[in-house]
Amino acid sequence: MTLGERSTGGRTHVPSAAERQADPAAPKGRSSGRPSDRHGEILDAALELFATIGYRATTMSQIGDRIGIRGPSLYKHVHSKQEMLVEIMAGMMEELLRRQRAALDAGGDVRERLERITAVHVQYHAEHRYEAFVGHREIDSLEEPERSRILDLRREYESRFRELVQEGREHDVFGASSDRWASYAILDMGIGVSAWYNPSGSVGPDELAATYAEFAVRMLGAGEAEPAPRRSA
Amino acid sequence: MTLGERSTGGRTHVPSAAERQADPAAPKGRSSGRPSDRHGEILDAALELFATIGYRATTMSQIGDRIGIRGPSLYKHVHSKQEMLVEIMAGMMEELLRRQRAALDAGGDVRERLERITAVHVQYHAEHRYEAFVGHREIDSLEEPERSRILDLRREYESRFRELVQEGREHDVFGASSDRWASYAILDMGIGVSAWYNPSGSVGPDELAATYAEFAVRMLGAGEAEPAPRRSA
DNA sequence: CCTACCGATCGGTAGG
DNA sequence: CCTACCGATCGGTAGG
Repeated sequence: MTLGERSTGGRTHVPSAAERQADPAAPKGRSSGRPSDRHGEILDAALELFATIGYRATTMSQIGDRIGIRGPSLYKHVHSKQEMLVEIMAGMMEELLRRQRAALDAGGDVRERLERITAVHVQYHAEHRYEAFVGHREIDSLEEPERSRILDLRREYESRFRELVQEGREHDVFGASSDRWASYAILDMGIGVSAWYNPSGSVGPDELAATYAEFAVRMLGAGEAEPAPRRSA
Repeated sequence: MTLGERSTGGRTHVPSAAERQADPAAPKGRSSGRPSDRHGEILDAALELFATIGYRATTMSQIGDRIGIRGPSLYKHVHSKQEMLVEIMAGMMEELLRRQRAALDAGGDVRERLERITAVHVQYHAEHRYEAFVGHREIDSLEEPERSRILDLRREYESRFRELVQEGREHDVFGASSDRWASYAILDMGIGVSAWYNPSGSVGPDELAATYAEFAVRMLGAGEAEPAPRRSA
């Protein structure tokens, strides 16, 4: 909850990882201790370790421990440690882009759209803090060409913010200031959420997202025109 | 310059590291290739590597390469790899706190003080992006008890933001919203700067700092009362 | 400041 | 899914 603790990567449990579209072959359904989705289980364990102690610091043996098997046994379900990272990071960026796209497709004026992609950005970083944290921190742990691929996705994601800020400024909805700096500021404050957000706290990701969307809009100098739509995407 | 590149940790040269108060014994003065400040040279090399490829990924041999000696020879000037990280991180946090303290001691109303500590925050993260980047990213690479010590310093640094936001809200200078979230947002957008700022670009750290100080103040809902003092601390 | 080298760790493979 | 193990890396020490 403090800045210091934030940088630790969070210490509560990882949620999600059910909508990871990976696992194209294996059967779905975790919950009971049934044999099924070993691949998904392994990825979840890896994600939690990557997020809390880092990719390089995580050993195959530790990942195995989390699901009750030995390190070498992981290779029956996974090709390599690197491949796990690739799957996690690619899945994360694709999901983020998907949600951003949906937020934009919902239409509305510039200000509404900016609020919406900001809310989506923040909400994801709170709900999927481990994925987001790893996705942001471990890019350089990726080998080429995957690293460049992910970097391209990030650039695309980021450019949507910049374009919207620019559009708003050109239509005098937002005040003047560097579009790039403003969009970076919005992106970075959202990314920061993944480092300190506490899922067992009293506020939900959606409330946080709505507040940050307001921060963004105010930062850009767009006054409180209408009663400020509070929905959080 | 793009979000993607940001996460690489920057690719230009490291500045500074002359004011690192360390090196309490060895003679000062670098510049010519004279024997003198080996310790400082080593720390500079280590910092650049820690920032670009990470602490764990950096080998003693690589650090040696940068100054033209072998890995084992480093131990004549430094006790361990870990000690180098401690020196870098402690020096960074102490400098940041020193500057923040000075910004607060300069007085003024809440809004002025918040602008000033935000500007100082951002300016440092631009000017000393490597120190700041490492200081933020490698906290968990520190062994105890140093890790906890640094974490305490961070908490202190951060609490000054929160206190100021709170003070402004209580005096109705800032609008209502979570003090903690708002201060985190300001802190995080500043930290982000250390990941993407390009020192060879056309804008200086002070201009960026002034812009971000305005972002912060607008985000908090403090209108443009007076002509908005633009000095950047 | 160097070479030689130790001790430990770790990703991944062999071969059941 | 396991044990045994290889090959490579790396921080740090010995001993000049």
